Amino acid sequence: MPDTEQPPLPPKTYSPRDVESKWYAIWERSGFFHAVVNPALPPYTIVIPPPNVTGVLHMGHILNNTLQDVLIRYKRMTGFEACWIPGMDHAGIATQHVVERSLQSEGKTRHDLGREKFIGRVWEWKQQYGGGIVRQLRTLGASCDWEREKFTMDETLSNAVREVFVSLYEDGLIYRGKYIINWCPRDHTAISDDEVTYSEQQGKLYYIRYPLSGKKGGFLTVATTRPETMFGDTAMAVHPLDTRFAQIVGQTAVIPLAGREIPVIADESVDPAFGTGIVKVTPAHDPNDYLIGQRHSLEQINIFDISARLNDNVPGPYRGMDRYDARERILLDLAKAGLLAKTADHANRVGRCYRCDTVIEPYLSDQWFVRMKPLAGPALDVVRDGTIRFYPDRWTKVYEHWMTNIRDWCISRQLWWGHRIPVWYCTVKGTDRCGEPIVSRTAPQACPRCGGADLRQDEDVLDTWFSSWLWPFSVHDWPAQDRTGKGEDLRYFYPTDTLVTAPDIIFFWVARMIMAGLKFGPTFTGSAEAAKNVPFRDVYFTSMVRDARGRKMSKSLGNSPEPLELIAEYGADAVRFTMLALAPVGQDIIYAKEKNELGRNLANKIWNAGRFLMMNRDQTGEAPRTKEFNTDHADLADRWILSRLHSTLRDVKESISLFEFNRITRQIYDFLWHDYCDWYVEMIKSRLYGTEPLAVKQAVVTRGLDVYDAALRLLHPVMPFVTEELWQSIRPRTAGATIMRERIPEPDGASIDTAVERQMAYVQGVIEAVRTIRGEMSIPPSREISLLMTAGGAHPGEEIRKYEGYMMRLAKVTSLSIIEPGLRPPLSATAVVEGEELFVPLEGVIDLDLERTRLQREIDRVSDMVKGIGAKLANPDFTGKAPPEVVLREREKQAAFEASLAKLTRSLGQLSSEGGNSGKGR
RNA sequence: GGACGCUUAGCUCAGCUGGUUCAGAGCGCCGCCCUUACAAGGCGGAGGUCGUAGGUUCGAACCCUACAGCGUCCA
Repeated sequence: MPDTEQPPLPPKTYSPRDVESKWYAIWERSGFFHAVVNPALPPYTIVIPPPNVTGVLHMGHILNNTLQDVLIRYKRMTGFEACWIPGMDHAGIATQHVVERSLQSEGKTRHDLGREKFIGRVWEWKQQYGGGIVRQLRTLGASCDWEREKFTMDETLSNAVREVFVSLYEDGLIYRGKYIINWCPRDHTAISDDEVTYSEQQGKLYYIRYPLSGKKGGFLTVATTRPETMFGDTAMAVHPLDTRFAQIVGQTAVIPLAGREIPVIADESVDPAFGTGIVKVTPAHDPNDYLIGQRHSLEQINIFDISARLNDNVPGPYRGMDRYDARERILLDLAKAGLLAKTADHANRVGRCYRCDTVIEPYLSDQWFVRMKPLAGPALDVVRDGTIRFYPDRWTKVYEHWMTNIRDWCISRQLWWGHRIPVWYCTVKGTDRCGEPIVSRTAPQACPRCGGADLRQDEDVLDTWFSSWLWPFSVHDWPAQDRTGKGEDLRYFYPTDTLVTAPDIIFFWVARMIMAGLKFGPTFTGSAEAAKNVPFRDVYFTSMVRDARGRKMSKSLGNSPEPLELIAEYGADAVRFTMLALAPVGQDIIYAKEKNELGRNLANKIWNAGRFLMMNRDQTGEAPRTKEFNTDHADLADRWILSRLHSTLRDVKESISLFEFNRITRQIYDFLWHDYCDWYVEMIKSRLYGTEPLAVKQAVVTRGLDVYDAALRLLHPVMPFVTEELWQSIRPRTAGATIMRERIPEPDGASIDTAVERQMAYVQGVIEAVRTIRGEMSIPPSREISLLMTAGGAHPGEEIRKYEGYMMRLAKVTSLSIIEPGLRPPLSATAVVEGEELFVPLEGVIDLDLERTRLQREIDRVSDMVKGIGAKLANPDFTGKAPPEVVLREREKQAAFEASLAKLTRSLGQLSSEGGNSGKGR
């Protein structure tokens, strides 16, 4: 036995910090994350949901990116060319905000700088501070192909945006018009319907009297939540069938405080039950009123400026007031004039800007829109027919509902940071000349109609999502020929396979990517087939991460742990494992930082299992390796652990394919901790520490390492760092080898042996029964006990003799004898396992009363089972209608329970006749 | 108001197609142990009439209906 020059053992406690930074640097430097067009392997591609360039890593990112990395790493290790394309989003509003704030501290606004200089500042900011998040993803261990990192404002992606805009315009799918849109008075820009978040709010309903023209003392009372818009009223409306108001239709009323006359009209959209049944109509400031206005050709009077202050279309005293100040003032003035009839509490829904939380103002303005109906149809089909599958499936319904009620997409934003709309207007001295806009992929030199060179580009930029929806193919430089120069990347890596994203952007992003893929895919796939053009095949919608009290994690609540601190404290592996373990399919995650101990403890556990193997490897050396799993001198435990390994490989494979991430962790955890560490390692100690020949010990060590090595590979996608560290340590590896480029073994059905597992279950049952006796009798491990047991049909004496070493070692008994059935050593504790009786003589060791109580409890339990099954079997309906094999099984169970019960009862009787509380030795 | 989801041990969750000792795991709790990989550990134990009320079925944590509570989305 080589006993000299043993290398120092690793420390008892695993510390992730150095290990993690070391390996990530090596992986990245070695190009292990990079994927190339590889005709020998099928591709597996994921595009990252591009985080905002302003973003910092939060718990949602941890979840989302851990899931993606698990998929990518698993596929990379199971025969795919796995490519995970990272990148960032330019986040128009958010980024502009950040830079404007920093200007503010210099006392400047963006207008002081001018457009060009401002954009320069944004780029400077991006170079300096932007994208912290991609550095943080490295800390998490994300195996992104950084060579392919993209930014939505990159030149190539901007080209894609222009190409798509122009091409949609040419197809008549983009138009410009004056419509009511959602206006953010703070950001001074339109936002799309989906960017408004609604919340219930306790407000007031104001009843206001509008004097009827020409009739002294006559009033019409309307109920409104927004009195400040009254100066924009151009009608009052009632329901056409509302008999209460039939006579007033066609009359005229006067807007209080303004004196302007407006007609009373009838429109079906009025709810007679709301308020008084009469409503005011403000076409320029309410989406419904806008539609009423369209139907009745009403004038649209805009009374707000871009900050939602009242403009010159209102009476003098109110001009320049903020909308809420104006409301107070108007109410006051109305009350003074006796025109405020009453005020009632009223809950209403308020829309807010999802970026800055300012209350949205419905606002009439010129904007660009995408016609969605023609794009939505095909995109709906591919989800309905299963070309694209959603996990969990219920999101399909949400998607269908939205897609069938889709509205046009407002894509223009009154910002400077973003892709400027590729539209020019031919002007003379700043006023329109030719009328028709010039829509062009490149900046035009002259007007194609009149030749005029005085062209002005549209001031607006495009919605950030207008670049995000192209992401799955714009990352490959489309419409150019990608980094290969031949379009090979696009053909090989597109469509992507899986999209992992949060469900709150199903409309913003997921739906629109599907539309864009179907619309523009044919230009590079060369196929009209939907399956070839969809941007992805499976969409996994992640859970939402909540705090321990079930609240959404948010910056303002301050209830979100800082991910980098978590990683520093527990290690990225632990954070990843824990996050995965907590991620049930589509359910919310209740997150508390202490839960990371689950992952940390597992890392430490396998670390120590590794130490154990290395110690023994250094003692005995390994046997020559001829196959993946050594089978020399294999016994029950060996066949069992191989069976369990392959079951686990099979289960994990299935769980991955179904995106059941929390099952993956449970399966691997149970295998490693319970099967491998608790049982297998303890069992092989008998041989390693015994008198077996060296060859046997070497085979045992080698097999132990073989199984462990495979388990490390299986765990690697979840815990990449500690598995790499251990994999490199347990055996010599060639230079440049990495676990992340190794293969996870295919599950081998032939190795899964149910007979072996049953036999092992019996051995475990015996061991556990003895341990229970010891535990419940409080017999310390130092106290020697012996075991006597019967042997019979299912488990004959020779079988027990074969495994008695395991039983003795793991149950800590010093002698094991097989006895004749019916014999019973006096003063013993008893248990029955699979029909065999176990006796642990307790004379001088234990409290017999305690054993009687214990036995009685067991008898009660078993006799409850007997009664339960007895009732079942006595029921002719059951025996008549249940499948015969079920009935048979119940009968067998019954017989077994009855036998156990008889043995236990007899033991109890004998124990009682053996007298009082003799043996208690304390 | 509509749609969807959830409700199982003190806490966080498994429990797939109704029947195998189906009522489980981790944490927490209690007891015994620093046994030569691991106290971030080992062994054992206590703890739940599976939200409520009905129904289907020989049989329900599982299927159906209603209700309650919580949550998300939509109007």
